[in-house]
This record gives sequence, structure tokens and C-alpha cells, in this order.
Amino acid sequence: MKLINKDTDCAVRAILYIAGNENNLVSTAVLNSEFNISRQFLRKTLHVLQTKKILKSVKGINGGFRLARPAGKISLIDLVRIFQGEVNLNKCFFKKKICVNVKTCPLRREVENIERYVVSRLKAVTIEQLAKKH
Amino acid sequence: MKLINKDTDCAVRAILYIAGNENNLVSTAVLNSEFNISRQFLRKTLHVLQTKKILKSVKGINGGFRLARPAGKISLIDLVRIFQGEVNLNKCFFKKKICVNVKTCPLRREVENIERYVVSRLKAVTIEQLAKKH
DNA sequence: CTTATATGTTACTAATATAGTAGCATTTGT
DNA sequence: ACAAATGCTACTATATTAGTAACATATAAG
Repeated sequence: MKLINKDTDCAVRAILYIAGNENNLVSTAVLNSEFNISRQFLRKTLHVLQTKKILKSVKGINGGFRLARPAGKISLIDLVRIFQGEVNLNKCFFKKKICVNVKTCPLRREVENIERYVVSRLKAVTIEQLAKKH
Repeated sequence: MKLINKDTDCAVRAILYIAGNENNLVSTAVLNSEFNISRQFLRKTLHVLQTKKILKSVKGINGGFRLARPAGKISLIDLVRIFQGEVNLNKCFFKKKICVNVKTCPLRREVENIERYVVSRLKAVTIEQLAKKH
């Protein structure tokens, strides 16, 4: 059971590094030499981040990526949603017979509380905060 | 992303039902007619619960399952651990280069906090409590 | 003692999610 | 023109989860 998959994890590292480079462009080649992640994997991840407006890209020689918005405006929940979908810990397997009414399902209520906490934490933590704690 | 998989979910329903039957044995046939879960799936789940000492079984005609310990002594964390393994939200994908020291990894720390909360909640909730909330 | 009906046990298949790779197209500074 | 970067997409591989099947064993009842 994981909260953060490899895509998201990779994205966090990359973005943290990019955020530490002010407005300079960072290429996958640099990230690849910096981290233990294959070039192809990085490219896939960064490309997605670009399409999702987290990063801006510049093509061509000396090209690379920079943040599309301030580090304080990028939170973990954004990245988790992009790479892992909406946080929905509470999937019900037995809707028909058992869970006619979600409100009366004791298990659902407990998991719902946990989910609320997880989402609120993921929302609260931004790249800016993570960078400061380094 | 799910917190509870189908095995665990199934187990909770079954155990709640069995707990509501005092010391009477409950067979998979009864659970199958009660719930929207296939007989084979129930058998697999109940068998595991038996080997893990959550349920006691009686073979033969009129056989079935009963709780092996009081409902107050079975918590969600027990079931999650049996069917999904130890709760370990914090798997690190990049140990070598990046996470030389876990203590200095800001992402790890955040996820660790979340994990602690999740585990503490799963520990706190017992079958007895869930049964009362019905 | 035979039979019907339970669970014990294990092996297998199917579906889904996650991880990882490959290749060609496009852009741009020199 | 060329080298080096991203754009884009399709594909393969692996791991996890879900679901099924078949035979062995035990037991209550007729």
C-alpha cells in the first residue's frame, strides 16, 4: 500500500530541483545526472507536468523546464491527482445489497474521516514548504 | 488509490455479520445469500481469517464460522495487515542518490506523519465499535 | 455406513494498475 | 545544416488484485 507512486515521487524530486534553480531552465539530462532516474522516465513525467501547467518548457538546444507558477502554489495534492487520480480511499465494493445507504455504513464513515485527513494534509504541503525543510 | 481492498472489505462485512450472531455458527452459504459476494470469494476470505486466528471454524453439516476472540479485540488494522500487508505508505523509490538520509527528506517526513495518523485510526476502530454504529 | 453438506487447501486464470522503453516529430541556438 | 532539447504516442513488462475451480477432509443425520 503506497500513498505516493513512482511518477508522483519522481515529480516531487524534479520540481524541488527545478524550484531551487530560480528561473534557469533545467533539462532532463541535468536531472538524470543528478538523480537515479532514467532519462525516459523523467521525460514522461516532465512532459505530463508540462501538459498539466505545472511546468513550462522550452524546446531546442539549451531548452528545458521551469516552474509555471510559484512553488507556494504547487501542493502535493496537485501532483497526486495528476499521476494517481483523485484521492478516493473509500471505494465501496458492495453497493447493492449491503451499502444501500452510505451514511449508515460504519466502515465507510471511518474511512471517510481518514480520507479527509489525508487530503487536507496533501493540500497543505506545498513545494515551497518542502524546499525550505531541506 | 484505495485504503481498503476487496478482501478486507469482504472480511469486515462477514465478521460484522458473524459478530451479530453471538455464538451461532455462520456458513458461507448464509453469508452468500445475505451479501452480494460469490461463494468462492467468501470461502477464500473466511479461510484466511481462520488461519489467522480471527475466526474459528467447524467442518461438516451445520458447520461454519464464529469469532475466535471478542469483537472488541479485532480492529481494522488487523484485517488490513492480513489482507494487504503492513501499512507502509512511505515507500521510497529513490534511495541511492536522493534519499541518503531519510530524516532529511521533506517528502518522507510528511508522508510519515500521514501514515502515523492512518495507522492510529485503523488501530482504534474495532469490530465492536463498528457493530454499535449500525 | 452412506450421503449431503460443510470447510481445508492449493493451484490456476483474468483483469487492472503500475512501471519502464522506444521511436519519430518538432523546435531552436550555433 | 546540425546538435540537442522537448512533443507526442504507442508499446512492452511487471506486479498487484480479483476471481475461479477442483479435490481432500470432516461431521451430523438418516
